[in-house]
Amino acid sequence: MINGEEFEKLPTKEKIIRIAADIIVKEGLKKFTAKNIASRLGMTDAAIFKHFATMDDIILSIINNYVYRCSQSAEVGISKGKDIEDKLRQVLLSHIKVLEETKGAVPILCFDFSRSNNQKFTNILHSFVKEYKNTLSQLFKEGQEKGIIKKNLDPEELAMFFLGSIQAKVFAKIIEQGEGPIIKNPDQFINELFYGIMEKKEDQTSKDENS
Amino acid sequence: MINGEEFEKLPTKEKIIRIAADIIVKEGLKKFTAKNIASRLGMTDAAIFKHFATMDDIILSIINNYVYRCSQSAEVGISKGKDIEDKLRQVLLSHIKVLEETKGAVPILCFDFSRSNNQKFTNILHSFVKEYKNTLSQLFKEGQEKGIIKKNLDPEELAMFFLGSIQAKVFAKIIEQGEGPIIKNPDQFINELFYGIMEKKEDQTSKDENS
DNA sequence: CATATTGGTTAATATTCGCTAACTTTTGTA
DNA sequence: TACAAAAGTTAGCGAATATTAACCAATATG
Repeated sequence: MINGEEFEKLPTKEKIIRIAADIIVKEGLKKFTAKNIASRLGMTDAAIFKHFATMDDIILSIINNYVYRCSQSAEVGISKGKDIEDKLRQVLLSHIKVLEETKGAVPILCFDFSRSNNQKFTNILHSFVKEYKNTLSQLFKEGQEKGIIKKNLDPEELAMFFLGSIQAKVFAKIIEQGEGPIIKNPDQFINELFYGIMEKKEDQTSKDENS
Repeated sequence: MINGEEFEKLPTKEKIIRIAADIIVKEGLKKFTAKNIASRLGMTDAAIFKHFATMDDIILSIINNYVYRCSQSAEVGISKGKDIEDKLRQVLLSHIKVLEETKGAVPILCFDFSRSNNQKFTNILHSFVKEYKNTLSQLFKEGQEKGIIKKNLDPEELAMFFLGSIQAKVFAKIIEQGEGPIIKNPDQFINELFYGIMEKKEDQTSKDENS
């Protein structure tokens, strides 16, 4: 769980952020209340407001702590990769690493808050998605120019497909309430995305929609 | 939107279900309140309880109306398809059809309610996912026996990958707040899943993890 | 025509929420 | 040691929530 020796040593403010994220991920935004957070800390709800002025400020801190780390993962991956395919692979691996560390919080927070009508949250999250999308689709374009990625696919949609596929793994875990890592075999997962699930054969996809 | 001539003719109880689903999908469970539903109908919140005993009963009706239709889509698809690959393709097409009709509600509802601690909801949703998964993974197994699907992939995980990929498209739409259909080009989407996004080449995936 | 049901209203209930004020305890530091 | 700041507590406010009760109008049905 969220407990452990390391956790106990954290300052209360940091504990609040982690517990809040955990509540949102596992129980939803409706259970994100001062009382619920406080009870997990053995405190009263009023004590929460000694560390954060408003409940929204907790969410902002979560976003800054979690989403920012995730947005960095793309750059880290690109710097590691040798060629285009390797860069894409590294971006995904790096993203998956952050995902596991944060227990899948980012996609869930993105999803929950993009439906909240709080402009402050949605702006941050949308610019995160936009940036991540731009970075990936740039790689896809280069890949298409070099002929290693199918030319009939739209780079932006492909980028969202990547992001979405990762997200989907998180949701699968939530729905199945599984234990352990979100993505058990990252390499196999990436291969599925890259090369599909079918045994290779002459495919028709590349011929289509070249009007 | 949710309005239109057809909608106006519906009985109030049905209107409540649709509006409630729309609210949850677009604004989240926190905005799912009697007052919010009622105001969209030009009524007072108390009137809602002439049609449903509790708010939870509305959710149960939503699940029965939406999720059930979605679970049928697998069987419809299988009956249409000629061979294994075609069956899989038809299942996806049929699922996508329901998805568009219900404006992506099912994956979102699944996700939101599987985080609620209402056992009644989670039981229904888990058995839906389980059934869908079993149906698909059976097809995958047959496909693997016939050599058209990569043998190193786990059928159950593959089934969740399918479900997840569809889900991913819904989330992409929510986060980007896009207009129009959730999956613009279903055939291309299915080809991505089946054959990947990379130009074909000798792949290493089939050699791995055959311990 | 009489009337019971349906579907709406207003008003009220208990509960919960975010947040504040006033007070106390703990703790870092001059 | 003295004391100010930090981090708790209890009590309470105003708003929102699910739900109920009492009432009323339209309507279907005997």
